[in-house]
Amino acid sequence: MSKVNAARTASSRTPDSKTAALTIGGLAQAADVGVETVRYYQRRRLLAIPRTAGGGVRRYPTSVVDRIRFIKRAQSLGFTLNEIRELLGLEDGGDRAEIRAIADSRLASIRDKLKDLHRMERLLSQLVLDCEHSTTLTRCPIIAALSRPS
Amino acid sequence: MSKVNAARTASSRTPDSKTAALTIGGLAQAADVGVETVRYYQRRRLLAIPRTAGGGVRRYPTSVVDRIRFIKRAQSLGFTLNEIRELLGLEDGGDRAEIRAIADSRLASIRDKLKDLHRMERLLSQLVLDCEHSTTLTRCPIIAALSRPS
DNA sequence: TTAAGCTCCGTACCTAGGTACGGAGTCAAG
DNA sequence: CTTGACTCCGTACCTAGGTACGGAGCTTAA
Repeated sequence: MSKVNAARTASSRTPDSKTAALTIGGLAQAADVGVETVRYYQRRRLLAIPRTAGGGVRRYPTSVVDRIRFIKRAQSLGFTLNEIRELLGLEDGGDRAEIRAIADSRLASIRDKLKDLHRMERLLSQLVLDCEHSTTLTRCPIIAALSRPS
Repeated sequence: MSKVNAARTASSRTPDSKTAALTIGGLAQAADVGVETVRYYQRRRLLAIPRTAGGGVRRYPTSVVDRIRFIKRAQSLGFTLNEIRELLGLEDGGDRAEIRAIADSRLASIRDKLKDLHRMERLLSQLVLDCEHSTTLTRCPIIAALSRPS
């Protein structure tokens, strides 16, 4: 229930720390994802797994919150987690050409998918129109179209 | 190797039969899908599993080839296997309204996806342009955009 | 100090649409 | 009658992006 507590606890534990260290629960809450998602990103190597400092519980700097938000924004633009891992690797390297190459390739696949969907939309909307204006004496044009060879 | 033989064998076994019965291999080859795909469609209840006629090997009427082609054409219009199973159930029932409802809902989700992709395309292509025309003195605009809150 | 609530970690499960594998049975030709 | 190809069936595996579970250990407030 109290992930809030976990987060508060973590920062109150080192109130003087510049980068207040979060537990995984606090991190997840701050970044608005589930704990399991954080672990998943760790497995996918988008996030590092910090070493434990003596105790058995790992602590995360607040900068990781921004990193997760970066991931989420990139996802909303359609980047895959693999692409995002690459982007994160280049983030501060400043290799514009490579960053642009990833974005270009993403753009290309978005445009491919747009073409596909436009074609489907055109075909299917026509079939629905045909069906609406057809008599019940003939076969349903949608079924007929799907039954016709190629 | 010789799925061709399997198909030939199956039809030569009953050369006088109206609906030459195919083995699963012959069926798969005629419909241009893998044997495993046929079994998968059976598990998903898009295809019936015929009862064995005495022996241990099941035989399929050639009409199943058309049914698989129907499935493939519907898939190419973006229908899911669940939707296709519904369409197949309605295929000869002639319930136009229900068929149209499935096609309409499919059309709606295509249009939703088109909107998403258009938005992504617009944003991402602008970012790539910005990146191309930016100086190396500033941060890469693509990374900057992903790093900016919301 | 004890109970609640986390964390850690591995593993299984989910959707969608298949692909791959392996042992046992069957079938047709030589 | 044997050999080779195929079928049958269950099960595991794959991509993508997570979600869910469960036992054991840690942490913290009362």
